[in-house]
Amino acid sequence: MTPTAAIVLGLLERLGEASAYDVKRAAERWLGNFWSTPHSQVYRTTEQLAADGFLAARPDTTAGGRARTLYRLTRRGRTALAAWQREPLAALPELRDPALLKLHFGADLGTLAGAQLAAHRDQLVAYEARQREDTGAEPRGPWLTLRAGILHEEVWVRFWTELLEGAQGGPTRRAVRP
Amino acid sequence: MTPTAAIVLGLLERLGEASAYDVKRAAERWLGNFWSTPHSQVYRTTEQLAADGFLAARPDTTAGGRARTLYRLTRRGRTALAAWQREPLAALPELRDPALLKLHFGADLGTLAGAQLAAHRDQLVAYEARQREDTGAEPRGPWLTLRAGILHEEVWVRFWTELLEGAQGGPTRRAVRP
DNA sequence: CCCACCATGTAACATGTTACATGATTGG
DNA sequence: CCAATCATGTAACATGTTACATGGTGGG
Repeated sequence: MTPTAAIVLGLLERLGEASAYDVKRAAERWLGNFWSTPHSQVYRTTEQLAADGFLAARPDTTAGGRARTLYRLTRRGRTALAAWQREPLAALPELRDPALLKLHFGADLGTLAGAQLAAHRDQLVAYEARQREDTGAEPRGPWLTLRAGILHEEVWVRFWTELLEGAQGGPTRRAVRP
Repeated sequence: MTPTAAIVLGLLERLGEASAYDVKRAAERWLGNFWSTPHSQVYRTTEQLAADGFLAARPDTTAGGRARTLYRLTRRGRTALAAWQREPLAALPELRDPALLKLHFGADLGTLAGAQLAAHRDQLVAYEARQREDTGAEPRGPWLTLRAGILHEEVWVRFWTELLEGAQGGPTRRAVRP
């Protein structure tokens, strides 16, 4: 069960019968926050899952409009999804941030930190705006992941701010060792 | 310039002439913290960079031992590396954490949060131990990225702890809305 | 001397990214 | 009615992952 497969199954459980495009939009809306899935991936994955019996495929026959395929979970798909949800997960993600690579290899601190700080600040503001839409309604999952995003953006802002202040103090001043 | 290419060039600048295996070990040691690069990637990338003229390749002729190839930066490689270091970078990384996917799709909070909390705690302890080795010597890059790792592990510990406490309060109690 | 592990690769496959194509829809 | 955008895919290529293969080396 790859992450993309889990996403497709999980979203189709919510959506009922839907097209690959619907799944892609739902993924953007609900997961875009911490996980992007290009549409080409979604098309490939629905096809694959259908071939493996996790999804049932059906051509959409509504008169107007272009031909397309609708998918829904089979019993097998439901079972696989439930099993995935139950499995614990001890693996840790990597930061894998290209900006840290540049930092490691001695990029100019002021330039890099400035650009990153601005971008992370914008992201934080966007997340906070989104969070204010939370009405407390179920399901909680999406809001919890949004909170994770906010906490991480906060530390990024802190991290790059410290570096920027260190850099402005001049190259001789010891950076970031409070 | 892909991230892996930048890693290979950056490490070879430090190492002088070295084998793909040496590069792989250096990557583990210096970047393993936030970026993993399987050895098969490193072999492929050195070969590619040599074909493109960024590296000079030379068979190692020391008597004993298996045949291997040694690489070093060409002038062109040095130039490309320097250009990459200068470029600013406004792109943001994604969290892309499979555990957040499970959380989003309604995994059991106690199980998931417990497993994640334990793993992140261990990681945090390991990073802090590593940080104590910092003698303040140059280059600072590696230590700065370690600090980033620590900050992020701290928020993960905080995040999963909150969830775990919320879960223990029972399913009716509102989780994580302090 | 044999087993385990380090070193050095190669290969196959899955996933992710980017680009191409093209049919509907809609706003100007 | 034309252009831009949405919707629906396909294709090519790059990257990442996993497995295989096999030569040295050092310890029991």
